Amino acid sequence: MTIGLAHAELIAVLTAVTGNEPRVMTVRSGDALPSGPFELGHRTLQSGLREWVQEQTAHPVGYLEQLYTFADRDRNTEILGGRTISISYLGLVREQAAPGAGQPSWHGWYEYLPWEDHRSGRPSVMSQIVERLDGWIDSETARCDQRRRRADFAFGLSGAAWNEDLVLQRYELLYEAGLVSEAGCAQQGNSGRPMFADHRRILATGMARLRAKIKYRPVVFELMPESFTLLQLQRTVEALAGLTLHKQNFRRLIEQQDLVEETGASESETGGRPAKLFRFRHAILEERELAGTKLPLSRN
Amino acid sequence: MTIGLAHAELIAVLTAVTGNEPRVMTVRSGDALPSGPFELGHRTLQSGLREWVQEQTAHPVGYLEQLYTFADRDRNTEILGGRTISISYLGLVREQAAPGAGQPSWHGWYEYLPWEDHRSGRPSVMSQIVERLDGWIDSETARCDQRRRRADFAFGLSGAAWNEDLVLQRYELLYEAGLVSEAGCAQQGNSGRPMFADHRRILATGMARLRAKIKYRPVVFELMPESFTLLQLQRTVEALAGLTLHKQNFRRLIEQQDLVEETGASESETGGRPAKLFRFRHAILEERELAGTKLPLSRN
DNA sequence: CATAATATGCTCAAAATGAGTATAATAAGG
DNA sequence: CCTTATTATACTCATTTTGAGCATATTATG
Repeated sequence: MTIGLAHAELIAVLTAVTGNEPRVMTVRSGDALPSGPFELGHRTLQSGLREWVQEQTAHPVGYLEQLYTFADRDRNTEILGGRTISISYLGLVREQAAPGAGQPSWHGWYEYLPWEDHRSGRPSVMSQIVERLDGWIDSETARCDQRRRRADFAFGLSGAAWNEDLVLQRYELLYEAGLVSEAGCAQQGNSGRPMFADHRRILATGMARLRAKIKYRPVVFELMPESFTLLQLQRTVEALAGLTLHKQNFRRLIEQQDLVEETGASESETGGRPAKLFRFRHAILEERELAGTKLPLSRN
Repeated sequence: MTIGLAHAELIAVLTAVTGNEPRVMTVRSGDALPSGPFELGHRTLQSGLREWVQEQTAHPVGYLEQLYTFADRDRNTEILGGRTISISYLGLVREQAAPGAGQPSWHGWYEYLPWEDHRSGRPSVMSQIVERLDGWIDSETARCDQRRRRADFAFGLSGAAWNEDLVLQRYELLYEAGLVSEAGCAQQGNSGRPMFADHRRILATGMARLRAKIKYRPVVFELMPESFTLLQLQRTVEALAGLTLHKQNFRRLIEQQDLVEETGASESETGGRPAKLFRFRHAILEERELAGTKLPLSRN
């Protein structure tokens, strides 16, 4: 069995939410995601990543999950004598440290993908994007219809609803349409800040994964402080999803699932009636399945 | 930036369902999953995999998704002068060809992981497994409690419900407890057929992913023939989930989601009243989001 | 013609969801 | 002190979605 030789690197999408803004850890003043080589000394990919993230930043990474492995010939910087395989991970961290000079720094998700934030309604960049997408759609009569459908679906146009999970599909569509260009290429208008190589695509992959995951696994709590109010929790979910939620129903959802318990204390800095403080019930992870089956089971 | 050198291989978990039995494509008479080197000629990982699967088997792979990338030092066969990175994919194929001599062959999922099939109630292997797990749990007094909780959760013991999605957790637990051993090692009792290196773990990863996915994406149809009865569809889902479903409610679920349409024809070989034949409505993929948000949205 | 085996239609209570209304508790401005 | 703004929290109510079954329809077989 012949085995191909390649360079392996680990790339991290480390996310924190501070001040109701989801942020990603970057290097090179916001131009790239932190990455490092996968070395012989590492026991597993995951532990390899943990090691150098720990080393490069003061942050302990709570949650870490593998995202995707990329090795596209035409979208990665090639290194002489072999391909680069990029193994990406999504990590969630609780706090944001004050960055020292030249240290890794945090940048908002929506600086890179501004069309993804719909918390204050449809963002202004959307109109430009839709306009340019229209141009791209009509530029080839043969595939016109198919392109139209894809765009309508991904961006919630022509009556389709906006689906916050389609982060990656949207990015890929814009990439294909030539509407987002990465570092080095010319970039017109405000279609978000570019990044080195395909790092923005990896960020989009991480955002998509996290947006999907918060719906069926209690991972948001990895981003919360020890105790928090229900509104803080809601704002964090909203920041990630890029959407606003119904307050009372959100609260009902959280409480009926027994995800949290009162700490007894309350927070009065909220500008209104003081809010009870809650903490995550870690025990829940061992109690229930937290997802249920969704298939119509029979009893026997 | 230093980049580590490694050998890259692609591994496929190709699944088909025939005769209500989920099967996986194997090589070496069932001892290993098909794999091949990732080569410079391949444009992307995915296209690389497609190429040699197409070449090694007659089957067109309909659906293909990346599973996981492994590089554990202690669980993989090491090749001199570097690490092996295994990038695994899950593929769904519609048919099973008659295998020629020495050709890839299909083996049932549950031959490798017999405790995963609960269609006829709790399978008989479970009692032995639980017994041996008990031994492992009690063998270390310090971590006794934690082990007990993990086992109860993964295998649905002490009142916990069986969760079909936890395929990987169960395999990992058994591995840790030394109850499954792979090719070469001694293996007592019937804890499933071993495989080469960590291929059984990769199979478990694929099974888990597919069991989770059929619940929120219409991927089952990739395994079905062009037209099928609703019972055939149900039996296929049951085979994958390792569970039996409630017939009328299953039918309601499928129909209310507009996933299928009648072909007009019907099948009378069923041994009872003839069943209407249906086909998958491919258009559904472009129409709705097929998942919905699960978050309590606010209207504005 | 009865029996077995499946297909398909329908019912009904319980639970979950979407969209509010109502009330409580605080701070700030006058 | 009273009014207003702001947030918290409790409840309501119609609608949908589930879970669990009963009932009837159409076949083939003995």
